[in-house]
Amino acid sequence: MSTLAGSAQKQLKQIVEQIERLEEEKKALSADIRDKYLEAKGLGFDVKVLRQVVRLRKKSHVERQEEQTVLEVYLHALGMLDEMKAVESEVERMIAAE
Amino acid sequence: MSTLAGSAQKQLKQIVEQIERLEEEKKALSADIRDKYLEAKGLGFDVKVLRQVVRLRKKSHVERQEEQTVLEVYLHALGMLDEMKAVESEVERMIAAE
Amino acid sequence: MSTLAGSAQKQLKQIVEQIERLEEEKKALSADIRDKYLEAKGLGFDVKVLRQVVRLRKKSHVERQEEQTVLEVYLHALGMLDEMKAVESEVERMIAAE
Amino acid sequence: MSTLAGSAQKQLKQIVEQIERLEEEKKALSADIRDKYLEAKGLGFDVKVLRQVVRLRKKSHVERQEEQTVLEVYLHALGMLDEMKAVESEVERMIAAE
DNA sequence: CACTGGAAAATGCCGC
DNA sequence: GCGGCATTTTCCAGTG
Repeated sequence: MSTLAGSAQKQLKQIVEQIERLEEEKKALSADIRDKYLEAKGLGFDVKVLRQVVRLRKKSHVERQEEQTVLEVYLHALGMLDEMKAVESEVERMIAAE
Repeated sequence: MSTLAGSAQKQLKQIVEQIERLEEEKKALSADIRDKYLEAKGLGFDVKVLRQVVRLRKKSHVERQEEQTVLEVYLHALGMLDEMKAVESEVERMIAAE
Repeated sequence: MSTLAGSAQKQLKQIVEQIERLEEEKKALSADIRDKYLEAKGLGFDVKVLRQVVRLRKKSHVERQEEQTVLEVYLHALGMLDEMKAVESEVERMIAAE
Repeated sequence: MSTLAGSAQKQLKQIVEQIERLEEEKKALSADIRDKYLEAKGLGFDVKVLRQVVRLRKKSHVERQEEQTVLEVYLHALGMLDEMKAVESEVERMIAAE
């Protein structure tokens, strides 16, 4: 038949409600995170870059290096690596100047 | 200058840590939700359908409000809050007239 | 190794250039669309409302298909293509029963 | 009154249709671009990195440098710059080794 | 020029 | 284990 047994129906309802409860909590946390970024913005931080930092910290050092390496190979193939190198030496300079 | 003031540096650290804390909690909730679906699956429910049910319920919750909002924009744009009926049928007609 | 073979390098260049070409065309179309809205504005239409009309029409085009898809999933999951009516009302009931 | 004059109505219809036509073309281009990436993937390229390359080429050298600088300041504040530096010297090595 | 909302991209999940 | 689909996140254009 095409309807669920009464017990199954109850189970289903419970499960759906529990899931919805969890999703609400998750949504609330998303809002909190968004607020944190806004707070940071209010303090003068660059939100976009801040997100980048959080993302970078999530990735392990190894992953980062791997991805970076592939990128450099491609840029090199396109003759764009010299340009990038200029940016990086600027960074080097910054580090040295501290 | 190329470095943050000590106070800003502390703020930044705090913010990043708070964000990471919140993201962990969020991730834990995602895991809980996934587990709920697995539990349901163990009870014989079709997970894909279950997800669709949850999605549908969410949509029907949200959508009414949205449609209301759209209508309000129309009413506002046309500046005729007391000729609702006419506006609505005009909109219907425009959409239908493809 | 850290460099691409000559052939791969050529391929990469070609692909990147083709993508960039396509993105330019896409950008040009975006500009055309923007111009159309401006033209409409010049003729006295309310651009915001006009955008909403276009969006609504798109949605109503897409949404039917989606709903169809949802229905198909249900039918499939329940393996009862010839008891459609029963399934539909079951779904309605489940959604309504919040 | 709440209905458009016949002429305005015709204009509106035309404009909407023209816009929809343009949006379809735009959508087709998006599909073409997606296909290009898939083609590249078939040839063994890393799509994610490829997208990054295209993005980088779009940004001017100056923009790139500015954004990079802010990022480095934040990473420095978090004591993450040494790590990153290691990655970059790896790149340096690659460049030297060619 | 900050905000909102919509498009595109990245990620995660499920099936095979 | 991978490829496709759905969700989530990120980005960008348009608006006030």
